[in-house]
Amino acid sequence: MSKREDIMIATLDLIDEEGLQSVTFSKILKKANVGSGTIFNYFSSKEELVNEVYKEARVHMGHCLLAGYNSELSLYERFKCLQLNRLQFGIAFPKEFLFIDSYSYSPYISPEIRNLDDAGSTLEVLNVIIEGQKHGIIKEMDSHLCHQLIHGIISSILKGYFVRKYPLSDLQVQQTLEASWKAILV
Amino acid sequence: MSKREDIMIATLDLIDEEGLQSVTFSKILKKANVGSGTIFNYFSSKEELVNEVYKEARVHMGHCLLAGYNSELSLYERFKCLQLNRLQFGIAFPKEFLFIDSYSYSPYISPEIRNLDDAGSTLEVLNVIIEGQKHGIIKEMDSHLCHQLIHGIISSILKGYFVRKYPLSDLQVQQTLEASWKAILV
Amino acid sequence: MSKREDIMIATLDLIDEEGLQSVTFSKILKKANVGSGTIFNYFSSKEELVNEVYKEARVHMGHCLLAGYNSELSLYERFKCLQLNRLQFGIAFPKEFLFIDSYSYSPYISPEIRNLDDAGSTLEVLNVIIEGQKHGIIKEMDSHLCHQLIHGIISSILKGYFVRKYPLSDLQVQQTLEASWKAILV
Amino acid sequence: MSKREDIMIATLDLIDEEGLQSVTFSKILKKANVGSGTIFNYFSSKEELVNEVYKEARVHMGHCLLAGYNSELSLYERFKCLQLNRLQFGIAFPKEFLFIDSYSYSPYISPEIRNLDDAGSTLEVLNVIIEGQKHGIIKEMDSHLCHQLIHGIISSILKGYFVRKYPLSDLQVQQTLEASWKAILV
DNA sequence: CATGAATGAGTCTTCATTCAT
DNA sequence: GATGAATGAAGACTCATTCAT
Repeated sequence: MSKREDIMIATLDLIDEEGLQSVTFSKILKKANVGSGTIFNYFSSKEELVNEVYKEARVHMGHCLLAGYNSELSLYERFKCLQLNRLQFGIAFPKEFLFIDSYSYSPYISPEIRNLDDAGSTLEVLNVIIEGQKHGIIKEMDSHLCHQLIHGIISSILKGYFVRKYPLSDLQVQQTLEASWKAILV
Repeated sequence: MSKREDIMIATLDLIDEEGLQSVTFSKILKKANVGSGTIFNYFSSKEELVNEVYKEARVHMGHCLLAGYNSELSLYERFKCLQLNRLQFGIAFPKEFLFIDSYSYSPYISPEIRNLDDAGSTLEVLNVIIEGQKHGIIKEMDSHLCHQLIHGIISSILKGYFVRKYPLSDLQVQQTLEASWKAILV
Repeated sequence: MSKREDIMIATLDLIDEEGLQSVTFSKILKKANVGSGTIFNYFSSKEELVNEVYKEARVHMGHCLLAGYNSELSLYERFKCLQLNRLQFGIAFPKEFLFIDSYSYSPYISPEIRNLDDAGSTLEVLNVIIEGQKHGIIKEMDSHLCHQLIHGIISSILKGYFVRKYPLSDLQVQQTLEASWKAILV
Repeated sequence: MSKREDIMIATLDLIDEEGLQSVTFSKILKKANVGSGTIFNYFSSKEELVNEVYKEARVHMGHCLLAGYNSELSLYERFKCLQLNRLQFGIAFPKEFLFIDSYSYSPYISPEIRNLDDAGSTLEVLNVIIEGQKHGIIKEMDSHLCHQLIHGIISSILKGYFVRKYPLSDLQVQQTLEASWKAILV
């Protein structure tokens, strides 16, 4: 594993453990087991390092969201696939998910990075919404608002799960997906 | 206006503009137009200051959430009232809302303050959920998961609005309330 | 009791309890029960306050050292009187004694204050020494060195007593006085 | 010379010049000619730095006190050796001596460091006293009081010398040793 | 005289960053 | 590339001192 990766993994771990605000270089160096100068061979500043970690997490999530996605499927199947993928990404990669969720809307992440390419998954969700509205299945509303709605449901369910408010087995997963679907039907 | 208030307002503004992590005393002092020693006549430490700002925001929100709430109303009316109040609080006081939403679980906020009395609004939401489930209107699921769900929808919609993804006038507000209601129906 | 006295007493107490280095105005104010501005009606600065306390202690000790002193008595009687008075002053006023002892040779006390008039007691001790040397009773040596010798004996005995290394009743007092006398005999 | 040593030397010098209480980092940094962060690569805090300087001084003194000591010598010779060593240490290393003498009981010096092994010199002095008392040479008194007494004489004489009350050449040194010996004879 | 809110220079300390090896 | 000693700007916080009341 390269030093660069060591550093990024240590950074994400520390963000998860202690929060972005208390992550310092010396903690990263100790955890990644590299010298203090090494970091600057890969990242020109702390901000760049954090943004790289953020970008990588976003790209990772972007890929996961489209796993097994097939545009030939029915509207409902496609919707469920996208929503399930999001939920499963959160379950499988809680550190990435929480980092993205917590800092995407914080002043720490600059707007241009917030809006970066996520491998087309956002576009795909918007497509499904707009198509659903054309077919009179999904309620007419701002498509971004609608996207935010179904995203917010997944996100809130995951956060409750992470703090162990409740289990999240198949039953709950199905309930969540259905809830998010019904929420936006006409 | 008292110096104490000046300081608290400047602090909340800065948290909103730059995030809790990058709020420094020197920024607060400049914004509040007070000398560096003055803060310590009112707050024994930075942590106490931030917690005090947090407490005030929570108390403020607590009052707003139950505004006009009437337990004699129909289940749906009560649900809408609670959800609308939360949404409107977020729209009217975005700084308070985001601060509470982002930092309630940060290590900076002491647990005893985090668990502040919210004037019973959380309890009231749970009551509505349980009552709705008894009457066969709301789907059977862990009541905390359900609460998390409807709260998360509001929170997510507000965050999208704050970064100007879409407008949030009466129409969108009604759509959001309905979506959150439909999400949990049987 | 005047505010001025309140302040000086509080200061000496605090020096005794915590050491000069950790005495702050706010502690003095609290202990003396005066407002923070009041101190500056009496002392132009902290250094002046401490020096006043030091001077007062020195004057106080100066008076005590000559209590019951009678220049008509025999050399030995006069010597014993001066030494006993010093010992008893230390026992009766440990705070004053320790403050003087600790800070007289520290850089904190300026030389001119260190050498202030002590009501003639130093002079009297030197007189006894010189007279004793003339009569061939006391060994020939620098009179200041001799003075420092007998002072040092009292001082060291008292410091051991203060930290409860041993009791200091009549027997030990007599032993100490005799030891200091014999130390300088021819 | 290493930075660490530079810092420790500058610290001891400043303690001597201005007293422990007014030693600040900025003064140390200027005197040692190092950057402000450098200190913390070697000492985790100011207290640790001061304690380290204290420890080094104590170890240094411990070696000097027993220089040339030979337990086969006569009681008087052994006594004189110990006393002379202490006096000469004070003359040769006034900064170390005064620092130890003034601050051993200050709250700044941690107790475990205060009770450092002094290489057995204290024990050796007590041995001489007790042996002298057994042989009827030294007066019967609490051995700690006796130790305090002869130590205090040296300390007092040195302090007078440091403020230039008198010279301290061989003659005065011999007189001091004799006085301290006679002070405790039967 | 007495007060205490307000002040800001100065303290210790942290931490991202540089640079010689 | 990799290292870590050295750095100094910036941070939280203290405290003697001022001044309007």
